[in-house]
Amino acid sequence: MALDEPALPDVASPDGTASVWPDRIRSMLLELKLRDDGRLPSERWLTEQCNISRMTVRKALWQLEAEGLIHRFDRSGWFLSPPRFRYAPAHDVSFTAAVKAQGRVPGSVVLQKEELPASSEIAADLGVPEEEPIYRIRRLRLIDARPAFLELSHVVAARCPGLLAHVDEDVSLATVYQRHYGLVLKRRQVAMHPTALLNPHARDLRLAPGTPGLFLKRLTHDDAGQPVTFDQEYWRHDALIVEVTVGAQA
Amino acid sequence: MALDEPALPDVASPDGTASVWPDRIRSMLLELKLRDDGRLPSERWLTEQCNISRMTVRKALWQLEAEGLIHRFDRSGWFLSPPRFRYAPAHDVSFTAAVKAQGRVPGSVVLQKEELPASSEIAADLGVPEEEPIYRIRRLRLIDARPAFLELSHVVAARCPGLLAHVDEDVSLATVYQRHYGLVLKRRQVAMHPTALLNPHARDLRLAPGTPGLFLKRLTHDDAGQPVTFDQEYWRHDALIVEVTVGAQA
DNA sequence: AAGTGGTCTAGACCACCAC
DNA sequence: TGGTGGTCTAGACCACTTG
Repeated sequence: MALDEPALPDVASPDGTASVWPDRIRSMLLELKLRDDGRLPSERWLTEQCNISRMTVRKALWQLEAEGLIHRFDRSGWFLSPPRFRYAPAHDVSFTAAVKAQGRVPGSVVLQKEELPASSEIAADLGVPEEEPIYRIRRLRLIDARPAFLELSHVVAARCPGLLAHVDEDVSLATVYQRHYGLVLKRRQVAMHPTALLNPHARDLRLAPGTPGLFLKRLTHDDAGQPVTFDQEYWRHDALIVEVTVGAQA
Repeated sequence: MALDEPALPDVASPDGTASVWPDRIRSMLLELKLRDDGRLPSERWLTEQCNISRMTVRKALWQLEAEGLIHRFDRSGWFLSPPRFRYAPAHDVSFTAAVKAQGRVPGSVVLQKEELPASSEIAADLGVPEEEPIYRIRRLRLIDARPAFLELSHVVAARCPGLLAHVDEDVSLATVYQRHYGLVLKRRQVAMHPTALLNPHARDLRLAPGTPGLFLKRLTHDDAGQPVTFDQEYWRHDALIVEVTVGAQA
C-alpha cells in the first residue's frame, strides 16, 4: 500500500469527522510482511510512510490496541496480537488445564505468598469470620509466554494447611487442592467489569498504565458448599473471550 | 487543590516515568463542586489550572474514561459516570425488568426492524437452516436516559409470526414473547470480550470511535430447548458489571 | 455567537530496550 | 549505542453543541 501521499486524507472520511488513519494503518499492517515475532514497524517509520505526525500515528495505534488487533510491551514496541483465550470462569477450575486444552502453553510466576488475617472485605466475600487466617497468593499468569492476567487469591487456610509450601512456579493450584487436600472445587459466583489497568498491576503485566483491562472476581467452594478461595483477576483486555454456558455444566 | 504550579510535576512520579496527571486530575474532580448534571470543566480550563498542554489533559482524561470514572458524549463534553448496572446475561431474560429492579429507568429506541433470510453465520449460531426467515431488530438501550448498549437481535420468525408489529419504543421484547406467543425464555450460551466500539455502533451510542467497549453475544431458547433468538450486544465499557451465578438459577 | 471537543502539526527530551 | 516508545509543548483549524 503506497502512502507517500498528502498529509490530509484523500478519501472522504466515511463517518463525519472521524479519523481515517486507524483504518489506513490497519490495512497497512495486514498487508505488510512482519517478522516472525509479529513486531510492527516503528512509530517513526509509520509517521514517514503516511506523511503524518507522530501523535496521529500513536492515536491510531491506540485504537487498534483497543480493538485487540495489536498490543505492546511497555516501552518495548508494538506487536500483532495472538488469538484470545476462551475462558469459562464459572466452569473451569484450572487455568492451567484450560490453556493446555486449547493447545497453548500456560505459565505461572509467583510474585508473593503470605499468610495473614482476613480483612473485613475479604472475609465478607469469602463468607468467613473477620481475622480468619488466609493465604494470599499473587501470581502472574501467562499464555504462550505473554502475560495474560494477574491473580490475587485468598484461600481459607483451615481448608488446606501448609498450602504455601506447595505453591511454586508453574504449579497448578487446582491440582494441589485435589492431590494434597482432597478438595473438589466448584465455582459459585463470578463478577467482572471492564476497567483500566493501573500500577502496580500494569507494570507486572508489562502494560502502559491506563491500558484497558477486565477485572474479574470469583468465589470458589468445595463440593460440600464450603468456601475455599476468593480470587481477583486483572486481565489484559485482549487476552480472553469469556464464555458462560447455562445448564450443561460438563 | 492549588495547581497553579510548574508544568513539570513537583512530586516524584510514583512509578518510574508514568504520568502524574491522571491522578492529579482525578483528585481535582473529586474535590470540585460539579454541576448537577456532572459536567466537568472544559479541557482548556483544566489546561490553564494545571498549567499543562491540552494534549496532556486529554491523555489524562482518556485514562479516567478507561477507568470508568468519567465519560463523554462525542463532541459534547465530559461527565462524571453513573454507577454500573449489574447485569446477569445468563440469567436475566428482560433488560427492562432488570434495570427497574435496580431502581433505574430503562429505555429502548428501535433503530431498525426487518425480516430477512438467515445468513450462514446467523443460522449456525441460532441452530436453524440457512435462509430460515429471521426478524432482525436493532435497538439502542438506555439506562437513566444514557445510551448503554446497542442490541442486534435475530429472532426465528416461525416462533413468533408478526413479531415486528409489536416492536416499538420502550417495549420489552421479553414481555411480548410471553404475552403474545406464550414463550418462556431461557438463556443457553453467552460469550463476551472487551473490544473497541467503532462506527456505526459508536455513533449510535454517542461515543468517539475507538472507545473501549464490551461485545457480548447470546443464544436464547424456550423452555422446550428450541432456539428463539440470537443477540449481539455492543456495550459501553463503563455501563455494566457482568454477574454469573452458578447453581442457583432463581 | 461563543465555546466545546476532535483532529492534527512539528518539534522536544527522557529512560529504556534491543542489537 | 542507536533507536524505541513515553511524555510533553504550544500552537492551529474544524464542526458541532450549548447557552
